[in-house]
Amino acid sequence: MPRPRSLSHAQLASAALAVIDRDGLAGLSMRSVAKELGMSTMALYRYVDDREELERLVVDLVLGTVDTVPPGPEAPWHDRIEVLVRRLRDAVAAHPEIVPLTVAHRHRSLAGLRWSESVLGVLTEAGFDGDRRVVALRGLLGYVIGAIQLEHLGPLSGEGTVAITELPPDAFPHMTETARHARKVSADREFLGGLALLLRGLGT
Amino acid sequence: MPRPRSLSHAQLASAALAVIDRDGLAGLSMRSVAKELGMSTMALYRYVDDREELERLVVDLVLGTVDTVPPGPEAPWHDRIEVLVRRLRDAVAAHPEIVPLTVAHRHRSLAGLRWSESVLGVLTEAGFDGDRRVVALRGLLGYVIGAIQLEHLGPLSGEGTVAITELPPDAFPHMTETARHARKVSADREFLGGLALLLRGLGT
DNA sequence: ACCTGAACACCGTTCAAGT
DNA sequence: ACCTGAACACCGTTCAAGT
Repeated sequence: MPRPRSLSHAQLASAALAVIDRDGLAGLSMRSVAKELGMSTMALYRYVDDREELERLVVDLVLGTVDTVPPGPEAPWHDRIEVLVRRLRDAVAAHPEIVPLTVAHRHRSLAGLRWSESVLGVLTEAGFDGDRRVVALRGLLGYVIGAIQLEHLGPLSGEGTVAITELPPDAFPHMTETARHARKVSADREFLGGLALLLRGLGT
Repeated sequence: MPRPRSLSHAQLASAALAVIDRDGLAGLSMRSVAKELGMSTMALYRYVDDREELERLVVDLVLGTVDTVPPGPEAPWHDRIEVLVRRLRDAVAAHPEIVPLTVAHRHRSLAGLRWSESVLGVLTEAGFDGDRRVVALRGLLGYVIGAIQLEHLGPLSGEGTVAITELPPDAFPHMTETARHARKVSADREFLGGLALLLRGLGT
């Protein structure tokens, strides 16, 4: 008598995310997730091809919480895009340890693709098409991915800055001075400021 | 009689890079590098604290080839920055497998910091200071890091696009259309186009 | 001082076996 | 059909020992 499948993909992803939130990304392994679920390690392979697919499930779980319905069409298009970017950033910020996973599995996550689709919708309504639309999406994706990583890897305004402040000032005059100044710039201002530059560059 | 140190940091880094170029980043291990050098695995720990430091040496080796002398001051500042960005991109493109390493060790690599110092120099000569300079550097770093990764991880114009073209067009109308269009956009145009947006946003 | 080899505590995954 | 445990081929790193 065939036993029913006892696990859903969602349960699997939640267990993996629980491990990551508790022990960090380094704590994630097939064995640790299996233990979290009270099953044998090999049972996971009933539900998932390999570790990579498990990671993708985690990314989809987190990015799946992002509301991809574009905000009201009465707002200027650059404000609408900023809202979409903020939602993505906030979702990742709730689980900063998954940043490397989002990067690695970006183009295979359905939730991530849905977000891009939504951004493209706004761009299209704003009149972007052809090469310009490709470059706009690519530019936004590049910035968002890079900036989110910087933010959780020692941004110019965070702990990384302290190390930079202690560099030899004669070899790094601008870096040390900028780092000192950067300590007073909030992470929000840095992230959104860079985004504003990009959106301004996109403006007609 | 104490034997002389038989290895330099540079030799160690070259051996590791040779392993990466031949077997990919997944092939990099303390054991494989030791074998490449014809030594025991543990001998490496005479020269390096741990694997992380070995990775940093590789990043410094590659980024160390970047010419960080800013191009002629007679050129417009945005052209000067573009040249610096292109040099960094080209150096990484020669060893695409190290992309994850450059990201992970970005703020601990002296060569990387030297590049940032050079960019800051140009920005300063162009009249940027205070918060504006912090945001400008942060925005450039974010874009460069993210865009370089996209480029070597299935960019909108590369293999990733093929997968996207095959998405259900009713759920992803803009993505499928944009991806089809993106196939004709070169990687150079995508990367430099996004950078141009950012630089344009920086302009007064 | 420099280098080695065994050992420890981990990995992801294959395979044969149990219910 | 679903789950298990042993085993394989790897990791990074500690430690005691050799020259």
